Order: sequence, then structure tokens, then C-alpha cells
Amino acid sequence: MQITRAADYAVRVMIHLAGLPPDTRASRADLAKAAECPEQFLSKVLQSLTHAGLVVSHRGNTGGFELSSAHRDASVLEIVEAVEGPVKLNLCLTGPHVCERQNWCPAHAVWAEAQAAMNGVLKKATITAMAEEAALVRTTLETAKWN
Amino acid sequence: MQITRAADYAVRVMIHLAGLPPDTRASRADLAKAAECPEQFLSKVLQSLTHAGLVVSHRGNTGGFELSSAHRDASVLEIVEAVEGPVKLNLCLTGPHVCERQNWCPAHAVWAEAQAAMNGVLKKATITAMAEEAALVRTTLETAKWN
DNA sequence: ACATAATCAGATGAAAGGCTCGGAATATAT
DNA sequence: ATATATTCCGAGCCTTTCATCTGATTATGT
Repeated sequence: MQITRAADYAVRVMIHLAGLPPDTRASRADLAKAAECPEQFLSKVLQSLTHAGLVVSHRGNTGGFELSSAHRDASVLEIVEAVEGPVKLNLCLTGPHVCERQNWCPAHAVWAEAQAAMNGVLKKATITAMAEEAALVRTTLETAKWN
Repeated sequence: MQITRAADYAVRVMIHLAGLPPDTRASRADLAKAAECPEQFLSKVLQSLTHAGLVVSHRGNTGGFELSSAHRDASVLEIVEAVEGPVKLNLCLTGPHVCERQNWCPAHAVWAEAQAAMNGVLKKATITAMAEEAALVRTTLETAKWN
């Protein structure tokens, strides 16, 4: 049970984009460097993000990716679901009639509660907050270097 | 990101065993029926559980599996980890020096917190409590049938 | 001794994960 | 207007993991 590499990279990229000044485009190469991940693989991840409307892509010479103004404060949960699809901790959480035991199986409620607890955390974490935090830590580390 | 089928079955089996009177053995066939899962596949799952010490196995004519008295009130988390190994929501949560970004990346804390939230729920859920709950629901459903 | 039941190593098919490559789109310079 | 450099798009490949089964082996009660 683990987040996919793609989702991890997606979150990294979104945080990076949120730290850039508005209306700034970043190329795939820049983003790959920032996220420390294989550049080509990022293509697929960025496509998922554009399809979900979280980022806007521009082709051509001055192209690149920028944060969608509508989703400037997206949550980690949104990003993960954009890449991996809806979160379901267990198969029995997929739909109403997938698991016949739903009526009486006590495990069902536990999985649901566990997923809710996790989603709560991921929903609260917004990329703007995280970008600010990252900027703060960066300057602190820089200052430490000077002494 | 999903629990494996094996872990799901393991939890089902453990709840079933916890609902049986103490010192009762159940054969693989019985457990497979109770958990509604392929019997042969259960072998592998039950082996994981015995290796982890959660259940005790007996071979031969009157053999079968029973709950280890030491782990009578095991949690769902214990069961999942017995089957899948330690839970790590993201690769960067594996060890101290796996991810170079740990010092500054704000996502790291989010993954850790999300995992902690989930683990908290799974740790609180004990099989004895769930077995009682299942028994209760069962009798309620039976009673409903009579009216 | 025999029937029964767990154990273990390994095979298999399907699916998912991680990654690559050729091609289409677009801005800019000539 | 056309060439060209730059950039994203989307189909496809390879590897690993998952879920399941097979079959031979070992242990145990009657």
C-alpha cells in the first residue's frame, strides 16, 4: 500500500510551481530538475495534471506549464486523485455492491474510517502553504550557511 | 494505493477466529469459506500469519489453525503488517537516508502525518472488538428475520 | 500404516508501475 | 511565409508485483 511514484512527483512539481511568481511558466526540464525525477516520465504525470485542470500547458518555443489560477490552492488529496484516480484503501470501498459482506462485516467500517482519517490530512495540506514553508526553510538554511 | 487482497483476507480470517470459542481449531477449508476467498490462496496468507505468530498451526488429522493466545487482541495494523510488511505510505518514509529532500521538503511531513492518522485507526481496531460486533449484528439480523 | 492436513517452492497469467521514443504543435527569426 | 528550434502529446515497451494455482513433502492422530 503505497503512493505511486507518479503521485509523489506530481506533489513535488505542484509545490514548486506554487512557489514561483504568478504567470510564470516552467518547462518540463526545469520541473524535472526541481522534482529530482526522470524528465521523460514527468511527461505522463504532467499530462494527468493538465487533464485534471490543475496546471495549464503551453506548447511551442516559449511553452511550459503553469499553475491553473482556479486551483492555486489545491490540496495534496486533489493532486493524488488526479494522478491515481479516487482513493480506495480496500476493494470493498469501491462501490455499494462490490462486497456482499458490507452489511455485517465489521472490517468494512474500519477501512472506511482509516481512509477518512488519511484523506483528512491530505485534504488539509494545500500547496500554497507548503510552498511558503519550503521558501522559509530554504532561507533559513541559507542563513545558516553564512555563519 | 490499496491494501492487497491477501491483507484483506487475513483480517477476515482473524475476525472469524476471534469469534470462535477458545482453543477451537479451524481448517483451511473452513477459513476459506468464512472469508469467502480462494482456499489455495489462503495457504500463503495463513503462512504469513503463523510466521508472525498471530495464529498457531497444527498439522495432521485433527489439525488446523487457532488464534495465538498471546495475540488474542491483535489490531488490524498488526495483521496488515504481518502480511505486507511495514506500512510506508510513500517511498520517502522508508528510512532516514532514502530521500535527500527530507530536510526541507514540506511534503515529507504530510505523508508522515497521513500515515500516522491511518495507522492510528488501524491500531485501535482490535479483532476481539470486531468479532463481538459481528456476533451482535448477526443475532440482530436473525431476529429481524423472525418478524 | 493410512488418511488427513499444513508446508513450501515454484509456475502462471494478468495488471500495474516506471520509463522511452517518435511525432504534432507553436512561437520566433529570417 | 517558411524554416527552425523548442516544447508538449500520446502510443507503446519492459519490468515488477499481485493473485492465484499446482504439486510434491512433511507431520500427526487413529
